[in-house]
Amino acid sequence: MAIKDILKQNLKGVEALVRGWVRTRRDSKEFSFFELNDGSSVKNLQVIADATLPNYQEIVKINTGGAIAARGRLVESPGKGQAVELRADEIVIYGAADPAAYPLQKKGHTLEFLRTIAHLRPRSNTFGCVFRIRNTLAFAIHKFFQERGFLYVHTPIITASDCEGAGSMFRVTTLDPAAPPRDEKGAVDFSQDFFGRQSFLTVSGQLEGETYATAFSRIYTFGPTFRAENSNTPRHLAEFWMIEPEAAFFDLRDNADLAEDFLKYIISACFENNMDDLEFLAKWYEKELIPTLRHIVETPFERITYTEAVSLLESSGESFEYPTKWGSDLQTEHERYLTEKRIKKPVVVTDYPKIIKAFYMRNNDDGKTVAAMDILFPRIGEVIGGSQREERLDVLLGRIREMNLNEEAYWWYLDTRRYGSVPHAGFGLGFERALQFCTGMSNIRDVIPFPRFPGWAEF
RNA sequence: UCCCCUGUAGCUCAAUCGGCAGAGCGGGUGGCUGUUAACCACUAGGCUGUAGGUUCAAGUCCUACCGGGGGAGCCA
Repeated sequence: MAIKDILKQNLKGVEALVRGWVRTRRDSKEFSFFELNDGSSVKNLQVIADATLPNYQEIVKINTGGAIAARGRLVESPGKGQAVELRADEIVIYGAADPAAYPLQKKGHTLEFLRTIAHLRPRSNTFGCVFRIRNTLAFAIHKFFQERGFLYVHTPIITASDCEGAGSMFRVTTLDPAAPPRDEKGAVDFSQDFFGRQSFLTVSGQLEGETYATAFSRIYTFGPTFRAENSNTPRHLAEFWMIEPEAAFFDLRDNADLAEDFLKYIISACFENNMDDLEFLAKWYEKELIPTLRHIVETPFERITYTEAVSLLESSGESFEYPTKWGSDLQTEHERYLTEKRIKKPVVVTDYPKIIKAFYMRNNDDGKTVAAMDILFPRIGEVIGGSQREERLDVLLGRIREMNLNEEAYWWYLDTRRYGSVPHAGFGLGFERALQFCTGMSNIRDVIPFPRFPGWAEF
């Protein structure tokens, strides 16, 4: 029986079997108190082991980290601090944890230390909360799109195109790094590699996603994504999960509406499923977590154009390290001013200058801007980046040539514009960034089970 | 990759001006107790990140490297 259900229903007077890991144990004269956690909730169940139990001598040797099963009757607790407790008739010891060696204490640890024991940290309160919320968010994402007729597409992890244009990529190869085959010019001969050409881990499923959107109307991807950037920040990972919906017949406004509904939906799911976890995280990490999340669900996002954003910044009276100038990208300090000081809620910034955005974004009639949108959140910055896509073949080809991209490499992508091209739009959501926001965790390395970042691939 | 801060017991941290390396928690032993991050007593636990340098003397000052944190860039 899950401890969560026992506590939620306040079950009393019934027999129960609970199994889990001991958070702490205290001895009294005639019995021992266990705090048992099975991962179903941040809350523990108190288990009373009477000294008359046949294996009591073994029981009192169990410390923090040990795994046990307890069978007995749920009763009203005479002590303070819990309404219900389990009076054990039988305790089975699965595995002890040597108290001198087990690194998790019942006191608080720093997140930095817990990161060095990423295989044990899910047994801590904090990471229990974080990963229950991660589960809620992942499920809510599927539910949101499925309820709206979006088809889940598995775009490839390995890609042969080095033209996805979103940062450096990890190479995938079976060639011997010490002695790769060479061509006449001495360059590495990738025609002898596994795929007969160079291949990499994907940095985005968008281009493939667009091909499916022009068949199924509405699709989304949800999978791992890889960036080989030497980024050392609390907001970047080398391996992370990304959600990329793509919808035919959507324009930029439809896209922004979808993104806003989507974010509100998945945050609401946390309130429905993880109130205990949110309260724990709010208490220890981010005091304003719950009001902040509630505010986001309840109020419409602010929508401004890039041009309006620049004038807001120019008239702000703030002294920025980087001056704001129409045509250069918004700096982190600018985004934080907009979301945290000026507007104080998520901001959808649209219609960026085309010179700072990707080739596939739809050209606006002004000839200067494209139908791009970024959704900026307080504290963590860009959560969503998206756009309406350029569906006009001639305009798209013009952009590819203008940016000196390899036209032939895009032959299959361009076919979507050659045959039955339609207006369409989509966006990318960084799953871990959304999770950071929902949990209040300030470092992205603490919201993924085993983080990968420059210099670290342990576990 | 750049800038700033930082590294002392298993964990969290002290150590004044450069002058004997300490505490709390955790561990062990004993005691007490319907206990709540229990309490009381005793106890073990250290190449002060690594390598050099300055000095009679370095945890402390200097240099380099390594790890961690924050900020920036790149982005989701």
